[in-house]
Amino acid sequence: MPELPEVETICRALAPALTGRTITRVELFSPKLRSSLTPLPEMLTGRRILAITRRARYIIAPLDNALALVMHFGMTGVARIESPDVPRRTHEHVFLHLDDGFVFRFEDIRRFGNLEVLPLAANGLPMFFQCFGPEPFSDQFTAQYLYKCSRNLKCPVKTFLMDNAVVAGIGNIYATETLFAAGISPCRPAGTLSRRQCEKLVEQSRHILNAAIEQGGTTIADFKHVDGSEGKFAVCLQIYGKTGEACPHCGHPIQCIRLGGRSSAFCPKCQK
DNA sequence: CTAACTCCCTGATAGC
DNA sequence: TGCTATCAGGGAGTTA
Repeated sequence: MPELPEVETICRALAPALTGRTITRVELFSPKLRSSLTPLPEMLTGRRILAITRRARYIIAPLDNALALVMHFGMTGVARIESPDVPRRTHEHVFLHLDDGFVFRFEDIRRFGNLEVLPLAANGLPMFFQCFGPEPFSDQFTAQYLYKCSRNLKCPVKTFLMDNAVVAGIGNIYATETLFAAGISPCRPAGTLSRRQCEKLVEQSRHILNAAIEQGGTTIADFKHVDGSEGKFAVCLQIYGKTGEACPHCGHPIQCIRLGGRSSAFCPKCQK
């Protein structure tokens, strides 16, 4: 499932293939994903892609008409750049034909992803992103910041970390791994975090996200690189998806609870 | 205001 | 074998 490291990996691969390209034709094979796709041909045909950037788990492609194509990969989204000769796969929903003869293809089995065209605000991003918190690697993401915005919150710290308004792009896998590395229980109320624990959360989340980006992200079941290869970070996961197995630190069986509708693996001995 | 739901979707897997 | 139930989960929306 594409989280920040996976989307960053996709972004780096798409940038050289799409930057400066003009979209010559749009083919739709589904009427909608999370939102309607029917406006895309009219809004994209003839437009030039000026850049490819990432914010949270979104890829943003500003166009030459003050609009931007905004992509989200949901659970199972895959982007490809291929020749038009490759037959369409069952769950490929959109083709963007490019002026160099290649085709950008968007596949999404579970259809939680999205492609949308939105106007750009003064800061160069769609309005939609105004309410997002800082990127994990930005200077604004500090222990002091986390400490301050967690005060008086009773929600579990894991839900807090996964909130895009707090910090952008940390999903279930990396929140789970960060909390394990920081020795903090996922159900701990966010408001009870100490300054020291906020420091650990900042340090560990950056460390883990960085390592995952270096490994090309995590492939659990569906995530694929633009070239079809897989991310190699799955072997580095300490406890995500390892319920019942021995904790790599203390050997205690890893437990799993549900928080905010998401499964949350943790070691009850190492995480308090 | 926060927090806890529900829904969208498909494929893999378990149980009968 | 073939059916049904369950689970996975990001984000938007709704409810308490």
